[in-house]
Amino acid sequence: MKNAPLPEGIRLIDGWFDRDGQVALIAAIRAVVAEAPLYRPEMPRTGKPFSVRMTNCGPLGWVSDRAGYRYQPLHPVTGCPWPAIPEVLLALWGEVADYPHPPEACLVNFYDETARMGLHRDEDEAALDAPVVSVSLGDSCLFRIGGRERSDPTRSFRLASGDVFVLGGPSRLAFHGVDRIYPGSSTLLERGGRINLTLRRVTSPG
DNA sequence: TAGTATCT
DNA sequence: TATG
Repeated sequence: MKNAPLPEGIRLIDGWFDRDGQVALIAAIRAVVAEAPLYRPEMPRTGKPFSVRMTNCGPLGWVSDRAGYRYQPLHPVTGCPWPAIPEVLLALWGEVADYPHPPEACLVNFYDETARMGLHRDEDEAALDAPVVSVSLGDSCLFRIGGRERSDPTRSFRLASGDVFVLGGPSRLAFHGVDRIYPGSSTLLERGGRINLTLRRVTSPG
């Protein structure tokens, strides 16, 4: 059964990072996590924990707690500023984002083999004219994308280590999520799991 | 300044 | 940024 074409504004680039590039990226992310440890966010109001663990790098980081979703300059656990975005990711943004200002946030999501991400939209950014640029590392996942309304039809496909995914244009506010992780599908991370990096421009224009 | 990336 |  053949899938419909990707919606306009979606760009999936298989294997943007080769193995060496992925290894270098993981080293950079390890340095970020050493300074800004992964933590488990909670849902607004209910306090229900996410199944993914998160951290950020860049001047701003996306956080969620009982008070809501927001971007803030400090790690909610350590109180320290987020580390800088690694150069290789700034370079990636320059090559694929088609946006005249640098990203301000790089959200780092770690999925263990049971983690999921429910269908949602990235809409906490003022700069909705800038795309969201995503990098997959480690185990593959089943990714799902729909339209601007939660009820719009969805399609899904696998994202593998080294893939780059750009959510922009008419699809910038498309609902998307991660249905499942495929454990053991990559040897990049010794202890398994998937890391997703999403680069965002938060403020307009800059 | 009112919804939410939780969850079945 | 809980919030009524």
